[in-house]
Amino acid sequence: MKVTKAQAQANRTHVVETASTLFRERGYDGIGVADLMAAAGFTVGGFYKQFGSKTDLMAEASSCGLAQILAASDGEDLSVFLGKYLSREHRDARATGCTLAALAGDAARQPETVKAAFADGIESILAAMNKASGIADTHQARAQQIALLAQALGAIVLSRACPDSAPLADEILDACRQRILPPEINS
Amino acid sequence: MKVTKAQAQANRTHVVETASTLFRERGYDGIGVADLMAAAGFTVGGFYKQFGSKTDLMAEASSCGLAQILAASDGEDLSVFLGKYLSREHRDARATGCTLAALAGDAARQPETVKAAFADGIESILAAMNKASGIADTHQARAQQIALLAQALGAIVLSRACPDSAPLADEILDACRQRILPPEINS
DNA sequence: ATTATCTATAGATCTATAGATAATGC
DNA sequence: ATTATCTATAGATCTATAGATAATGC
Repeated sequence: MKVTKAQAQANRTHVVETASTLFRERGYDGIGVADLMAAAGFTVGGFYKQFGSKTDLMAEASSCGLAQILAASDGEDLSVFLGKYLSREHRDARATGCTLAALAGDAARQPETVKAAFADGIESILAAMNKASGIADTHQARAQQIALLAQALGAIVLSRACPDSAPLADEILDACRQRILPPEINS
Repeated sequence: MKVTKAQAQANRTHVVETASTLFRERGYDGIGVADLMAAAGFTVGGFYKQFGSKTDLMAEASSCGLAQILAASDGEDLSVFLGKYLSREHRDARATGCTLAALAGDAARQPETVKAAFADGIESILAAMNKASGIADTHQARAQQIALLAQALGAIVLSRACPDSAPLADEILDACRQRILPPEINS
């Protein structure tokens, strides 16, 4: 039953990654520790030897998920990235999409450790946006990037809150693409 | 124990209003039917004579909460309303603040009845924004108002996801106020 | 000898229902 | 007679822990 230390570490990472996608899909309260461990291929008993509590895993899984947005945007043109961000594909892919869009609302009701993971994630994203924009890191530029992030996140959150069949769901994405992106990209 | 029909109707409304604030504060999964009825001054047994399920109440409470934003914004200048929306006071008043900002993320994971309440609420808010703007209801104007709503909602959601002590929480609100509001109002 | 993972379970939830109670409303 | 609300509880969760098992690692 016991595995090597390296394997145990890999298993732990796998649990965090599985939790990251399942929390995004169902919310922090939408999946229990036992189901989560089962989805990762384990049983519940080992959980509390690896993590102090479900809340600890929530913080770790959130950091993990927030880091994935950075990896996805790295080296990409800001307009191209925002175009993908504001797409129907991204809206419909809760489990693998932006952790900020999927869980920021839930994070607001969680302990400080989870919220700290979000503040760190937001700072990292702002740093990446500034780097991608290629302009100087002035107070004005940062304010503009914060506003842009708020708008993109707001668009996904609003669109997802509508029924699948509602024309409004797509209209919200289209409206924000149109306002944010330069005309030549926003085909 | 039985009360008049008028009183029973008033009691039912009181349960919906209580649920509206408690769901905003703790999320749909953050409070149970028994605690909810207790907060309204009743016991759990009567709940299922008044409502078909907890999900039914979630849809009703959401409609109720979304209508409150409209009432609060009615007749108010759009800039003044947005100034209040993007304030620290609003961010810190989850239970009594905008239902869209508090629960849109949760609504995305709920059945169609709840999401339909949100789509209706969003349409009502857009209609109120257009009326308040005083300009013609063109395609362009509507797109602009959708983008504005997404940005304002995104700012509150992002700010609430940060720890109370994080300077970033206030910075997000300030940045979006600055980008959205005309300089003379954004003191 | 140590320990990563397993089985099993305690104790506290949560949604929903059954049946009693005491008032309204015909 | 009807019914709004109550008490009590069934059955299904959920978080967390205890102790067993079987492999690693000294």
